[in-house]
Amino acid sequence: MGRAPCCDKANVKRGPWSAEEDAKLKDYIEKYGTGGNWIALPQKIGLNRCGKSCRLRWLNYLRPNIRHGGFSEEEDNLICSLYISIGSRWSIIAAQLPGRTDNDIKNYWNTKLKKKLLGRRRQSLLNCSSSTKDANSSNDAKSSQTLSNSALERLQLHMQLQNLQNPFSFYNNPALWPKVPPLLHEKITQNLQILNEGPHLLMQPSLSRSSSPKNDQKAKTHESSPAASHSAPSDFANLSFNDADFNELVNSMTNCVSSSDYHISFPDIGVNLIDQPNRIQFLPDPIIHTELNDSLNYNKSDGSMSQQNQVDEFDCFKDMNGTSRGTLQALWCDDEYNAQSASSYSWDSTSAFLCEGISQDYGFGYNM
DNA sequence: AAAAGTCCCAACCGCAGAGGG
DNA sequence: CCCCTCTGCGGTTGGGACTTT
Repeated sequence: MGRAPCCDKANVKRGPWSAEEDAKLKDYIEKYGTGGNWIALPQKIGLNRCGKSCRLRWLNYLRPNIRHGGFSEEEDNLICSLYISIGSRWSIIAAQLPGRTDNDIKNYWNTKLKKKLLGRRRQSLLNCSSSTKDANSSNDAKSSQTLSNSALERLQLHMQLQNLQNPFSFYNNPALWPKVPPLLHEKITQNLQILNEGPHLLMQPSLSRSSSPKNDQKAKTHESSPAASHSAPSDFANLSFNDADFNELVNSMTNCVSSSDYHISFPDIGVNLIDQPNRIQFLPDPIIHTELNDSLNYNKSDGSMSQQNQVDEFDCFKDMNGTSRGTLQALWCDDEYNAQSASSYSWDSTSAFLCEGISQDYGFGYNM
């Protein structure tokens, strides 16, 4: 027994809305609001429509300040970056794009943006399926592939953006960061401006706390940190806070939903902030790593597509050097910080940020 | 010119969660 | 708790518009 339908589908009009229906709905809502009950709304207005249909029509088309089509390059980049970071959470993505609806963005992504950015991979996949596998194994692969497409798309997009050194990538676009305290935001922004005047386009800042015990530890930690060992100079992104500013920063972190001494989550944007004794990092949603784990390990045993074959299949992986591949393989090992993770948004494996490559791609390391 | 194929997007569907009784 | 209603969300579909053959 399924649940009762929200309306009598046989007796309500479906399909495209007429101008008269639009006018009725718009006039009523502008005068009286929705009344908190969409189901009852069409009857009040005298519309022979389902309440859900009215709601959708209003939200996606009739409400004020809606924009359709004509996505700008900036919006493209924002959608891309957010998709990479949080996946197909269209309502959250739409919230970052004033005047855009989740439906619009979803359609735009599915029909244009994805093709634009992933066209090469799709073609490659199709060639593989049709030329190298029989029908059954191909179906199996397709089925498994469906489960992991999102994560792999996101990963590849991430790589592509990084390769392009896109100025609107997550790392270089403060608009995409979680709602960090103004103090921290300002510091990072200042730092970015300095960075972008220099030769290093990819941001990899560190953040230090000056004149504090933590800072004394920092020098040692910094020297041995992955960030410091990267080819990018370790001093190009060194931010300092005095004790007062640091305390204000910590005390002002109110927009997180959970926190401990070591872990703060911003689930609305899918970013975690890890505060280790000497280091703060912003890291994207861990879900992508879980999905990646699943997708890279699928069908390991049935021969339809080995992990290595699948890795080879994607352009983004082909472009990666051996070190980065090693990083991917190392994403799932346990590490000492697991016990310190306090919320449900904690990383299953935080060793990712200790590995060169992904950790540098995905996180800002802020030495404290 | 017309048939076939493809693109695009408004609208629909079903599920999950919130909240009230 | 349990049940029910309502809302919001993401995935999917139908069909008109456009392009290609």
